[in-house]
Amino acid sequence: MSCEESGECTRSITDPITLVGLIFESAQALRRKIVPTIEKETGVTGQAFEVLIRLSRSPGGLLRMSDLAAQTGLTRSGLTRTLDRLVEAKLCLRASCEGDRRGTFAMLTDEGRERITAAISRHEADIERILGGSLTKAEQDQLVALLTKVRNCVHPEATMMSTAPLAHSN
Amino acid sequence: MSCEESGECTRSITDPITLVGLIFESAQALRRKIVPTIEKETGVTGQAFEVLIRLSRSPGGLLRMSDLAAQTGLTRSGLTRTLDRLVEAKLCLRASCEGDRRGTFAMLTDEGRERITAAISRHEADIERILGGSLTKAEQDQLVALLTKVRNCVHPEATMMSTAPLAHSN
DNA sequence: GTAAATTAGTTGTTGATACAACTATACACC
DNA sequence: GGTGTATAGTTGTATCAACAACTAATTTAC
Repeated sequence: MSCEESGECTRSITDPITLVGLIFESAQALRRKIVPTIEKETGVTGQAFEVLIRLSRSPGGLLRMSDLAAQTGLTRSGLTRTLDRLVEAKLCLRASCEGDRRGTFAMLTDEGRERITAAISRHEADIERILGGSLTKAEQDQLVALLTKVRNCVHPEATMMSTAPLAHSN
Repeated sequence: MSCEESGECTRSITDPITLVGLIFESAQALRRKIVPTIEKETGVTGQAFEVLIRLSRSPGGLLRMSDLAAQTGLTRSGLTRTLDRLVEAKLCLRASCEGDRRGTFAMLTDEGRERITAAISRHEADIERILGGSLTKAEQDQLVALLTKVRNCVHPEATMMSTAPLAHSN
């Protein structure tokens, strides 16, 4: 039995594979617990839900395809297909982009915004229920702080909203 | 710009979605950075690599299909296919299970063990290089401790090696 | 102002995973 | 000891995402 369980060797783990393995495992297991619920509620994929969240947090509820892809971690082609499904479901629409006719905006519809708002509340409750028992608030905050460092290191694009070429957003 | 970047509101984040989102993002971005290297080196999928790691950590280098599935987070059908590929690549083989003719063991071949051992070293160096700059050793340990709690909560099966019906392993 | 290079997004194709249905073995109970 | 239920693993099917090739529009360089 490794020292992870005993909890008494937090000082000399020095095994980076354990760390990465834990991140992968936690993500995968959480995904399995949370995503099916989301999919039932919203009728869209977990990845699509991520897209909706990003859009809902963006001013105007729209974002360039490339920026959205960078933020969600989807490839551009993956995003094209995901958005196809969201448009099909009437939760998003494509808007062409004045001034750069290569560009396309992905944009929340009113229905999309309603759906995502409702889903987010239930989603939050779900997570609380799942994680609340095993992590105190303080630990959650600590974890957020540490993971933010990791995320900023491995995926800085996720926070680049400010520098996104969306200055002309309207 | 959210408070995650400023680093000054670690006390009242209270947003569980942020936490889960960070876990997902970190995992996905890490996967993108690390897995392609592994795949080039070993010739197998990231998931398959995970299977090999689990086997290499198991006494005798073998494990029942169901236990392996539980540990890796694959479905049993997913594991069947993954193991097909590993057998095809001569890194694993199937061994039948005395005493329970329903059961099958997945087992590392010698070549599989060599391949995984070599890959693990390079894998570790990779991770060090990627994460070393952004997290101190102490922070890494802290993160491991916190994520272990999360993992044990959402995926306790991953640590059930002791209770696995492998007492008769030989 | 026109050709070359870059950027934005979509489409063809392939590989991988999940879910559900299926077969075979083991166990429980009468 | 025979029937019913549970368990182990595989196979059929559909979906989703990645990679690469492609089209269209913009920028750069001359």
